[in-house]
Amino acid sequence: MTKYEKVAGIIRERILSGEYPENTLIPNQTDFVEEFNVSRMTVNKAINMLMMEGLVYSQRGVGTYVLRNSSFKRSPTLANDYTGLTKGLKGRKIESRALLFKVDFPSEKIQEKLKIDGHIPVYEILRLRFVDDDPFVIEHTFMPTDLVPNLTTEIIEQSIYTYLDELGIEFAGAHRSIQADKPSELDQKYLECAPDDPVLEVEQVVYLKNSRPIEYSKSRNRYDKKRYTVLDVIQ
Amino acid sequence: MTKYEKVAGIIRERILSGEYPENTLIPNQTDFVEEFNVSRMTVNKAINMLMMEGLVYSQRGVGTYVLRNSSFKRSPTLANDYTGLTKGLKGRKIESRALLFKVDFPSEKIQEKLKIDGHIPVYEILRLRFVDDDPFVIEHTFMPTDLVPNLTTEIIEQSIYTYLDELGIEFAGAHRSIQADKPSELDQKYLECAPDDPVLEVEQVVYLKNSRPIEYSKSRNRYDKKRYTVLDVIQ
DNA sequence: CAGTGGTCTAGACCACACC
DNA sequence: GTGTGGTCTAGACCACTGG
Repeated sequence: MTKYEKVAGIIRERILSGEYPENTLIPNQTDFVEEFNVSRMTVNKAINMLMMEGLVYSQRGVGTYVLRNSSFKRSPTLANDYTGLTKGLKGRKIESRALLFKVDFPSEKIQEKLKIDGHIPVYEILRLRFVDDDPFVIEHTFMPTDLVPNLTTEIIEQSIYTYLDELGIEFAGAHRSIQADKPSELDQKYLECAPDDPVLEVEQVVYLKNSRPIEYSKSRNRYDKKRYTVLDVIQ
Repeated sequence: MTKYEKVAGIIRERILSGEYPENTLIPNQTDFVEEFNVSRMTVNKAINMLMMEGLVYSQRGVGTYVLRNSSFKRSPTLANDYTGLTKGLKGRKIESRALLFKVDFPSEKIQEKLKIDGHIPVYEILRLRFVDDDPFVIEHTFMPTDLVPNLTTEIIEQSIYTYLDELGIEFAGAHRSIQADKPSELDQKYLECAPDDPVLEVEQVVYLKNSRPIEYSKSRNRYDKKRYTVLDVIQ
């Protein structure tokens, strides 16, 4: 835990508790320097973190405003949500069924997306995931075999990302593209949706810390079960 | 233009030109300190910016990798895109038609979203926007009248955000929520879409620098005309 | 004008990866 | 160990806002 994280944590608590109310200025950076016995650079970095979270906004010559109040605690960010399932699902019954699990050499498109040569085999996985016994999302995933050894049907029917965690694999981030689409026959069959029910498609490439893409996938979600939230802070 | 922006700009150019190839390490921070005659803190901040852009990834004990190569120049970020229209539309013919433009006291939901009292009147605007004469998006927008004086039909048929720019209004950021939906009758009529064409709905609240929400809107886009891209970097 | 946050420095110590 | 990036300091100068 770094100093600036501690400082940010304390200020965040004060905002969420209402000690620093919405639409007011919080103490200036010099005050925090004295209170926490750290340098102003450290205070500045802490406040910058809170700005990234959308909790405050700093303006030169004015001060730092509280943007969000205590009644708005839920995080709107999606970082770390690589599972295809949102965080609001804790405590609910989640199951996966493998519809396809095979290994093959990558097509040109997959080579391009995963930035690999054609001679490295990739897993191709089609999974149907259920929440409380209702179909929720179909995931079509490609992963290079050299990065993810010994994948089994058992693993993919539980959680691939739990397995990757156990392997000590760490992620750097992801590119995502989101669009609406008409349901394919596959969607209609497995997501149990009507021909006029739209689907929300999320296409993503997930990157490892060492810069290699580890996953290219398209997820097709029932339109009534998934929404995507984004926080956008101007820098 | 700050020093760290200049440094980041030079390094970015080298990456995009291929001088620092994908999947290789760029020079270490101390080398850049000597080359640019700045402190290491400045180099560090510059590289941090590039990391936020998804261009590089730094790892303690190892160095800084190039993540994206020159063939991937388009920016995946959406900051500043509050217009409902993506940036790839430059040079194309854009028109807006006002379907509704009135002033009224806000409902409870709008009061909550815009964080205002019920006695502040709000504009309610329904706009249909065209790209190259094809309907593209329906925007349903609410804005407090005290923040945006003298709005006219003329302005909303051109660009509201150009007008806000002229007023010197500056934005801090936005919350967005994206989902797929079935087309309403309004969608079918104005977006000229079939009953089974899905729509992509983007709901957003845009915040000013002084912390007040200035806009709450729902945009309904033709599914074949809009996709949403997000870059997600773990911090 | 005074007060604010943004940036920058020179140097330091540390955590981590790799050999 | 060596080399890397991450953090932190104490102090400085500047840009901006507001009276």
